[in-house]
Amino acid sequence: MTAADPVTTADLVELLAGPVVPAARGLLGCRLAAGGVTVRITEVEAYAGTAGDPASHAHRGRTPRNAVMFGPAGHAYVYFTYGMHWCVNVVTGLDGEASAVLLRAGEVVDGLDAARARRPAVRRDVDLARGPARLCAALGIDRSAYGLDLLGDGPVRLRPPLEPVAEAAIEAGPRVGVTGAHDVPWRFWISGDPTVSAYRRHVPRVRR
DNA sequence: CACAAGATGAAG
DNA sequence: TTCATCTTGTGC
Repeated sequence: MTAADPVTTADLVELLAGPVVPAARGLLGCRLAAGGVTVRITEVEAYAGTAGDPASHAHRGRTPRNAVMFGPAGHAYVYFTYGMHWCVNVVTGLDGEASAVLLRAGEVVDGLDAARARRPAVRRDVDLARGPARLCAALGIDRSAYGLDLLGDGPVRLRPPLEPVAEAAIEAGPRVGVTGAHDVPWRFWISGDPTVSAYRRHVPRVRR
């Protein structure tokens, strides 16, 4: 057993409390359960804290919105974006270090009916949680999940993989929708998985 | 207090 | 390609 493939919840806690990139890779294959739905995480993105990552919500320091990122690892950083979407991150690193991992996509492995009920427009099951906002929608995650401890017995629970994901099955590339820092390949996904979201490079929205 | 931009999704 | 839609942070 290595830190890269956690098998117990305690292992996962230890992994999340370390550097953000290994934590992100280790989150692949983990299960996230909420609202009667469980997904197996297939795609993530790492965000460093204040330490030189302009794409991180915490890079300019602590604010009311990102406060939970500065707390202990394993808690949920949920934020609202584009006027209508929720996205969820797992806080990583030591207490006081504002790094986090954005959960970008997952495969629904339990509670298919509940997931479909929340996303009636979806035709194929692989699209239920294919994308960060879609994942939150499928699980019913919103502001009420902000700051929750994901490793306890709360309403939103993160658990280790049933089977470890092989290092060779992990691909890396630039983060989606990020203005700068295209040089850092901090998006990780399970190679060939159909639930991984489509890459879309960032295009600043034009004012009109 | 005003405003601009944003870690997106769904439809056309 | 375009729009829907609103919070957050920053500047005046």
